[in-house]
Amino acid sequence: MTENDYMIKDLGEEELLELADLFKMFADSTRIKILYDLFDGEKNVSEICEDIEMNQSAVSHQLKALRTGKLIKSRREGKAVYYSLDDDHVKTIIEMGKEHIEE
Amino acid sequence: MTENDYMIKDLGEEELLELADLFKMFADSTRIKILYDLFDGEKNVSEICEDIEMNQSAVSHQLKALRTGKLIKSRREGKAVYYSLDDDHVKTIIEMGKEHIEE
DNA sequence: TGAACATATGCTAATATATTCATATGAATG
DNA sequence: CATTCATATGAATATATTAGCATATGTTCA
Repeated sequence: MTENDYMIKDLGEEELLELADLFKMFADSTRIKILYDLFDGEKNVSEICEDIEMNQSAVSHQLKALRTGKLIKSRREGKAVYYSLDDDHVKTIIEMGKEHIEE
Repeated sequence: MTENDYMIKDLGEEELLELADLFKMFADSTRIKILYDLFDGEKNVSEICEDIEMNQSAVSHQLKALRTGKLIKSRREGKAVYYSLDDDHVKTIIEMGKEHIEE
């Protein structure tokens, strides 16, 4: 809070940007598809591609974004890399949004 | 589900896009600031501008986006236009994200 | 070791998004 | 009814984001 003392109530600029970045992760249909696909549990890249009907490159790019954003984690098993949700909040946040639009 | 039968589990393409669009509303720091500012209750445009330290035009543009996205509603009172949250989920979703980043 | 498979990544073009400026609209008031 | 104040909006610019291609990396196995 030293560099920038702008605040709305208890949220500093820094945190606000973090929040926006977090929601950016859910703000793209490819990424949402991936996350939602992973609700089932661990899947490798090929499986994800099939499930969401997107090509491998696009999926890999978005997997990277999601991993950077700490929403998913990966584990290598031979040639395949398995991804899974890395955060309990992911499900909750998506479910929340789902509830919202389902009204 | 007639035009496009792509689905992941119970979510159709249509809903997926809606979900992503919903989260897009939270995926920009100006919009988050506005929403978070409105946690306190109704405010007019000038107040919001001061609170979040953004110029009127930028704020108006984003208010419009938020209103189109049905996250806020407006009410005119004389020269001023008052905005307020239009959905209970808004708070929940932001709080959820906040919890996530505060860990 | 080299061929085959799975995944990652750099680059680019297409597209989307946010901010700013200038100006328009709409309401109140002398 | 002309001016002022509050807000909205169109257009232009700047910036970010995405998907796709080509290719690189890493792994297995013959």
